[in-house]
Amino acid sequence: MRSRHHDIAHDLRQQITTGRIQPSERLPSEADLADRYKVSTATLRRALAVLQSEGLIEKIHGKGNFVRRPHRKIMYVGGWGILDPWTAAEPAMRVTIRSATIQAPGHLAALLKMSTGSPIAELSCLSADRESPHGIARTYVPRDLVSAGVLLDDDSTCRETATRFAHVGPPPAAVRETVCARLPAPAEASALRISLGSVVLSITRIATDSAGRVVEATLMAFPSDRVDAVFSTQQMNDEGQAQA
Amino acid sequence: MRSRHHDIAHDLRQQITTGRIQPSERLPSEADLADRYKVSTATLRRALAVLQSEGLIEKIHGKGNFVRRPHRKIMYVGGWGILDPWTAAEPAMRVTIRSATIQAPGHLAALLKMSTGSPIAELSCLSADRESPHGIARTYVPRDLVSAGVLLDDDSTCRETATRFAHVGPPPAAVRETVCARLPAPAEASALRISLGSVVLSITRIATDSAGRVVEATLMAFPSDRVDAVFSTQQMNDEGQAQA
DNA sequence: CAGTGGTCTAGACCACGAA
DNA sequence: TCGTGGTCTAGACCACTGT
Repeated sequence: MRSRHHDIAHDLRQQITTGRIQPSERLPSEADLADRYKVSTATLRRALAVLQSEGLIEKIHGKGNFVRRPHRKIMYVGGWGILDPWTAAEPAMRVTIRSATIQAPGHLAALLKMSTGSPIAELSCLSADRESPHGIARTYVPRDLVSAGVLLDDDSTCRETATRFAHVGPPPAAVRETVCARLPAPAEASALRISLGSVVLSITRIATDSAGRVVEATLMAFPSDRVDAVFSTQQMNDEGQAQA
Repeated sequence: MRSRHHDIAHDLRQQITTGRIQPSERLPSEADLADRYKVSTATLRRALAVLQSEGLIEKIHGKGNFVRRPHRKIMYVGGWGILDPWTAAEPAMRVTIRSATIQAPGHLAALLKMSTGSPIAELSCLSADRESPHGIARTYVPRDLVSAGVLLDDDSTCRETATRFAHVGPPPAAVRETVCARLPAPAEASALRISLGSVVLSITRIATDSAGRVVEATLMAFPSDRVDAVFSTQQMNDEGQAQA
C-alpha cells in the first residue's frame, strides 16, 4: 500500500462506484470515518480531498460530504457541423439560447478581425442535462452576415434553434479550433455551477470564408468531467473506417 | 485576510511575480519558512500547495521548492506532422526518449486494435524547457511496422531522434485526436512535477492507414498551463489565411 | 443548541537527494 | 550522513447548518 489516505480514498471510491453508497447520499461524518479507519481527522480529510478532486464527492460546510451524481460525458466533434455537438450525442439535452446585438469589445473584435465597437450578433447557449449544466457557448457573428430570422428577441429553450444555430451565416472555408484547460471565469463558474478552483475545457472555434474573413467566433467552456473533444482529418464511422 | 495559509501564499506569490525570488531559484526550506511566518509546517505546506496548483512553484522531494519558469505555452498542432509539436515551436526544447519493445496490455491493444500481448514498440518521450518538464508522450506502434534503425536500446537526449520519432512507420491516411482535461496519473504527476490534484490536457492521437489499420497510438499529457492545442481544417499562416 | 466541516498546532517518523 | 520534503497524529478552536 502506498499511503494511508490513498488506501482510504480507494476504499471509499469502491463503495461509491459500486453503488454501495448511492448518489446524493451523505457520507458518515469525518469524525466517524476517521474513527472507523483508525486515522486522524487530518488524514481522513486528505482522503476525501482526493475524491473531491476526482469529482466523486461534494463537500458542504456544516452539512456533510455527499456523493455527486455521475454525469455522462458528451463528445464534442471538431471541424464544423459534422455533428451538432450540442444535440447529436445527447438527444435529451436541453439547450437555452439567448441572442442579442452588441458592439464588439476589444478581445472579440480581435478574434473577428474587426474594429472595436463594430456591431456583432451574440448567441449565448447553455446546454443542460436535467438540472445540471453541461456546457456554455457564446457565438459571435458580424451583424451583416446574419439573416434576420435567426435572431430572437427573447430567451428560448428549443432544439430547433440549437440546430439552426449551427448554420448561421455563409458556410466557412476553414475552421480552426483551439483547445486548452483553464480555470473558469466567475460568470462561467456560476452558469455551470462549478467551483472557481475547478477546471474547464475551453474550445475557441474560428471560422473563416474563402477570402479569409472571419465569419464566426465561438467561445465554449465545459466542466472537464463532462466532455471529450475529438478531431479527425476525415470523418470516421464507429469502426474507425474512413467514410465516403 | 481570509486564512493564514492564503495570506502566506499571497505574500510568497508577490515575491515570485515581482521577481524578488527568481525563476528556478530555490525557496527557503519549509521549516525555515514556517519559522519565519510563525506557523506550523502543515499550514506552510498548505500555502505552498496553493502556489503549486497555480503553477508558480515546483516541489522536488529531498531537494526543495523551486520557482517555475514563467509559462511559455507551446502550441500543439493537430493533424499529424504539419508541425512537429515537440520541437518546431520551441527550438530550445530538450527531448528525452526511451524506447522498448513490450507486449501490449489490454487497453493499448484496444487502441491499436490488436490482440492483448501482441508485440509493440513503445517510445516514451519527455520534453523539457531547461529543467522544467513540458510534456510527456508515449507512442505505441505495432512492432512489425517499425524499421530497426528507429529503436534505440538506451536513453537518448537529442532532437534528431525526436524528429525521426514523428515519422515512424508508414504515412497514415487518417488521424483522430481526442482531447480531454483530466487528473494526472501518479506516474505522470511525478514526471511532470505537478501535484496529483492539478489538471493535465490529455491528447490521444490515433493514426490509421488507408486500409483502416491502426499504425500508431500516442498518449500525451501536458500541464494545463503549458500548452494549447489547435486543430484546423486547413493549414493557416499567422494571418489566418489558408496556405497552398 | 448540537453536529458538521474548516483551519491550525507542535510535534513524530519516513522517504528522497546529494555529498 | 544530513537536509530536504511527505505523511501522520491527537488534539484545539472556529465557522456553518439545522433544530
